[in-house]
Amino acid sequence: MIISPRRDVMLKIGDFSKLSRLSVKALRYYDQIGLLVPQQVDAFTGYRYYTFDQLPRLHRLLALKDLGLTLEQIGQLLGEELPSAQLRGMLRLKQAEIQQHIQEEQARLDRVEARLRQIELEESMSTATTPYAFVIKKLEPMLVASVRGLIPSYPEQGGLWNELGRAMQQRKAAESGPCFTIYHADEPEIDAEVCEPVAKPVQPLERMQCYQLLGVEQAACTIHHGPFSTLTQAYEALIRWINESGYTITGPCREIYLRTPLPEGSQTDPDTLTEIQFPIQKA
Amino acid sequence: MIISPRRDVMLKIGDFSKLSRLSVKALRYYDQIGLLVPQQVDAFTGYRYYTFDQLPRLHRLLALKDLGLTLEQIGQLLGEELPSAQLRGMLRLKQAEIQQHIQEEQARLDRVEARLRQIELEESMSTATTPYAFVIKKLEPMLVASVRGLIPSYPEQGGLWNELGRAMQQRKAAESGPCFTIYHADEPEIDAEVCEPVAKPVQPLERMQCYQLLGVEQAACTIHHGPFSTLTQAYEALIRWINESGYTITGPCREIYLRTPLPEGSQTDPDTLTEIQFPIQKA
DNA sequence: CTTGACTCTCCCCTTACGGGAGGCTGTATA
DNA sequence: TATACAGCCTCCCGTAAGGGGAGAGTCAAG
Repeated sequence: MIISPRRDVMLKIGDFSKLSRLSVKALRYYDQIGLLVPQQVDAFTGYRYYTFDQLPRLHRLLALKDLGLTLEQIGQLLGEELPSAQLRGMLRLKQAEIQQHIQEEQARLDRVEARLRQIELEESMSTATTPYAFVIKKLEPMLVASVRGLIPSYPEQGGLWNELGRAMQQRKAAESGPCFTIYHADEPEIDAEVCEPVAKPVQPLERMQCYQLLGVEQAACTIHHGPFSTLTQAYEALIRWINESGYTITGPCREIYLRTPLPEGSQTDPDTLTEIQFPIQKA
Repeated sequence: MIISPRRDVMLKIGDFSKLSRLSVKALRYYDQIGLLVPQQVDAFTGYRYYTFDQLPRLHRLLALKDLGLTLEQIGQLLGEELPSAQLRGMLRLKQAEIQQHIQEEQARLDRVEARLRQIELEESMSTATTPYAFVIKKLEPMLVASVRGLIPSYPEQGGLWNELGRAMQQRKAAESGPCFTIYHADEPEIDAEVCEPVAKPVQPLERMQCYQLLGVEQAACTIHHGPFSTLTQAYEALIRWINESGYTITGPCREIYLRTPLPEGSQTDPDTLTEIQFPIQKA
């Protein structure tokens, strides 16, 4: 003996909401996008009436939602009859998606933890080191005019710049962005290449050449604010950060002169802005 | 000798975009929300002009964004001077957030993979098993009137339902939702409790009692569509799913009678809808 | 002078709903 | 039976971080 037949019982949205553990708002939304339309809608009052029959569909819907599918995908799957092949395809896709997502989040977590360690280190040393910001970015290929040569020390690249400047002048070429130096090696002597981005190719002249500088997929960058004499701090911090974040340096470093010192006091002008870029890879 | 002083160079948004690897849209958006306002805006044309001076701030911004902070949080951090304590707090928060996020995604990945295995199993067996949908939901506490007793087999609960029905009638009490049975044990004899949700307390009568049934934090549920005689399929599938998904059953199972058979042919009515609920926990 | 590349503002779009206003409807109680 | 109150309706706005595009104005070079 069954107490109540419970056949063709019309449930109002609130009852159906309690039964399904979904909010009334969500049910109305699913109605609106056609994902779960009430079995009957009163034409005068607009009241939605659901039946128990609709629970299996809603259950399938919830199960798919729980797997992370979007409502649109769920709609496609629920529309078809037994789309097991399609479902499998979507789940595989989702699987790959989630795996990649987890990887990304793990990498982000590593970065956060590295940053936390760095903060604690700074505080324990209580040195008021300038707070550097480290960014990984992609470097696009670009056309440059450059002069490469060996120099005895970092500050002594004036000769190379003079050479490049004269050659550019002679060719009537104009720079199209901030100039920079590439350090190809630093022992036994410093192998430096001073560069100017240019918009159009320039005819080579003596040691000056013009070519398409290759891009870099990932470069660790930081900006140093202060005179050249304090630039080594930035190098040290950036290299430490690269190591602690689990990367390795894979190419020559670039030093971008965003804002260069006034001619007088070129070593000590405090408003100098220099960006350092190291090509890197996940170790 | 420095070729170009590059002092007070005004960059248009496109140049600044190339320099920073951010889209023009993003830069305009950051201007709008006050996160990175161009140094100068032409009052007539509305053109935004940036300077190299703004690169460090943008760099810090990008570094923080890379750690997963929202633009609002970044705005707070960039606004303050050296907010290392605040930054540490936010990062710790973010750390916990990411960890939880990874856990959730991992759990979701497990579910997706379990589902994929299940699909392959079904296909290899090529049995057209009804595709059950499994859902984890919370069961709220509710007031019920019930009769509990030992029965020799599952179908033979009619006596308990009769007893409950008579008692409810005598107390003039009305059900307030679908009735269900709780199976407390199945050996040596089946210990079953037949229940009716009620809106208001009912005076006990003989074996009928009324009490607040405790809620369940997590229950694995599925809906069976078909006569009672095929219900064991649903049980098997649900229990297998629970095991494969890495859960354990932690309490007595409930069988909800969403749509009950017509009195005639109560064992074979194909439109019967029954939900099975097992309290579970992560194993 | 013209052309083409930039830039501007304004508006709508994205996900999966949540909050609330303002107005009916259904039912339980006095 | 009157009324209070819970429940329901539609409509509108908001989310985070921009993307896409329309229509119009601007800049620099040939």
